[in-house]
Amino acid sequence: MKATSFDIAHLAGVSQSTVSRALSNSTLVNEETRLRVQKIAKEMNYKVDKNASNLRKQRSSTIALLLFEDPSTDDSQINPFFISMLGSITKACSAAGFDLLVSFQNLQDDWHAEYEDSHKADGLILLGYGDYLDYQQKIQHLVQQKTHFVRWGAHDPNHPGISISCNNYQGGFAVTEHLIERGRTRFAFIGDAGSQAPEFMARFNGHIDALSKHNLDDAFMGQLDAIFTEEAGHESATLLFEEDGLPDAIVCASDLIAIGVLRAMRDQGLVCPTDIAVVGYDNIPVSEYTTPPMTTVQQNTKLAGEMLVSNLIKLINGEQVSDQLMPAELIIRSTS
Amino acid sequence: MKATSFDIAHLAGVSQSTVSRALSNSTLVNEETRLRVQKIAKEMNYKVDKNASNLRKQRSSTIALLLFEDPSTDDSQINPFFISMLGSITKACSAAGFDLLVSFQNLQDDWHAEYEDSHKADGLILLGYGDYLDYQQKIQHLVQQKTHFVRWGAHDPNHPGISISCNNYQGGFAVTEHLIERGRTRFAFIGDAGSQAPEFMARFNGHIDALSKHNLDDAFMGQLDAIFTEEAGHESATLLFEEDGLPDAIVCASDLIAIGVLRAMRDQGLVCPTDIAVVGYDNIPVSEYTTPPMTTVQQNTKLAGEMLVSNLIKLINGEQVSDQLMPAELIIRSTS
DNA sequence: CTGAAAGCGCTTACAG
DNA sequence: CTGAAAGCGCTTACAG
Repeated sequence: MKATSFDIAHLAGVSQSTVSRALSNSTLVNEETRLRVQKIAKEMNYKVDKNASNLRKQRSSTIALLLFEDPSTDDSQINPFFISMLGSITKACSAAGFDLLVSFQNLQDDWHAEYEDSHKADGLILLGYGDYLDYQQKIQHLVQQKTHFVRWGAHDPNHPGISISCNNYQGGFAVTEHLIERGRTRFAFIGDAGSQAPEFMARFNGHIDALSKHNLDDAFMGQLDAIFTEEAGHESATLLFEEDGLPDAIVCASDLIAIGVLRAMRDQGLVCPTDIAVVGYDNIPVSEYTTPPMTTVQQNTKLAGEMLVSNLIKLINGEQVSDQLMPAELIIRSTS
Repeated sequence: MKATSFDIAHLAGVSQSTVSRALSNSTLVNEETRLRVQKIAKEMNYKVDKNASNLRKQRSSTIALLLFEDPSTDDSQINPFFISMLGSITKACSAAGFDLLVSFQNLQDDWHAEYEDSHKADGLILLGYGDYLDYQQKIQHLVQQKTHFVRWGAHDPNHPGISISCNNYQGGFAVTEHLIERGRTRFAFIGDAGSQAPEFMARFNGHIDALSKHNLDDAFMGQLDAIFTEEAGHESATLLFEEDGLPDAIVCASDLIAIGVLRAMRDQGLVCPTDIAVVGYDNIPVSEYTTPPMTTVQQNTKLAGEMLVSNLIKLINGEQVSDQLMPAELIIRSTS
């Protein structure tokens, strides 16, 4: 049988209330008593029962991370960018004394609020690309239920709730200016740029505006759709080369797209960056090991994870929180 | 205020006990009553309080996943192989009605059993490479505490508890036979092969035995140490080329090592597979996109995740469970 | 500083 | 098939 606080109380010769206080480091309890109780608890391998404690406190000290994938992609292929955020989220949670519940969701799923309604979690972190329109309704529902949540993604006036993201516009702008400095004169952009992909759209807008700023509007060959995958990048680049002729710089909305573009270039015997410069976005671990190593834009995933967690905890504590926009950083390697 | 089962009972004109029964689909309750209660619960957005329910049932329907990283590696660099397992683990959990708590641990941490002792989880999944000797003591402790856990990794008589893994010996054997069939005659193996890395050692033993079987013992140039990273692979391959001369086939203990080897070859102007064939292990997502695409060995992460979860649940339910060894599959691409 | 008591919201034997 | 009651193991006002 697992020990309870009553057992510890008995062994320590104090009341159960005192045990509870001692183990929560209450200042109400005499230091000597506290130490003695803690020592016995440790010896007995006693741990406070979280279910009982949470039930009484009406708080779970747990955060639920809802990762939703684009349903169009393969099950096993999680966007590596989210993965790197997972590490910093778990660490930020444990530093703040919260446990982390992780769940993969389909946009179709009936996920809304389950966790918080059932008191398994005090709040939710929503992590995913995809068509925000699809789940706008669900977010609305979260707000109605007064669920605490933060969302990773572009600020959007149509979406209530707090969102935290990197400055995608600035990233797209910076990487384009970098290509301009390197003397590139014919640009193509590969990646969805519609309202269903607000991050990609912001990167695209930064791209366009950078060209504009340098009076290079005419240097823009066009934009081709692609979801964030290698396959999509390969397909779009192949199409581009066939139908529109060759640019001398391709700005990609994600690293995986850029990897697909590099493969399409290889297919055609094109050399990077001699023939065409290619830049990605995300700085996923692989981007360092492509041939040649890829120039890309880094989102600070460590900071992002920490912000997501700290802002959610503020929300849980009833504090005021506003949207956050973090700077993006250019990583120059050899594809540009 | 959040609704309780008493509120639902009041609205439905039944007792609270009946509400509880209706919502857990008990056959004890009249179908009509059950449906009515469920309808009202849904309308009121009522969810059973998990803390109360778990406390009463003495079961949390939650599994804790402890990912421990090799402390020698960078924080943000999680082994991609584990990542792909994370997806199938979360899915298997939710299919079985369990929630998943995720935590990153350092081998130094004082992690043992916390989750189960505090009733936050019914059992633990241990996922990590690294030196098993380091945490043998902790595993011993888990066993003493009668904690339910399954471990991903090679079976080891020194480690109590259930372990589940892929057949690393068979994988190393198969990939070596494949290289022999392709006519390779000078082999090197890159990857730690000591008892601190039992998976790598098993792959190495498979490699050696395959050579032996084909009377190619003399074709073995040697084994070089490397942890699972790209950098380690690059470093070892560079050393190999400098000091031992050129093999015509390199078997790597992980895909990341192989990626590092490819880079070292490029540094020296060596062409793969013309000069040297290179094979990896794990079939991580990137391996498909290296130049050239990599021949590797796949561990079935989907099945692995499912096995880990289903075996742990059996353990939780008091059923008998034994170690599992799953087959590895050769993925032939263009580096061999 | 300490203890006795109430109560968090459920599930489930017990009685009918 | 249904209800009244006990109790899971805590935390925290309340009283001293």
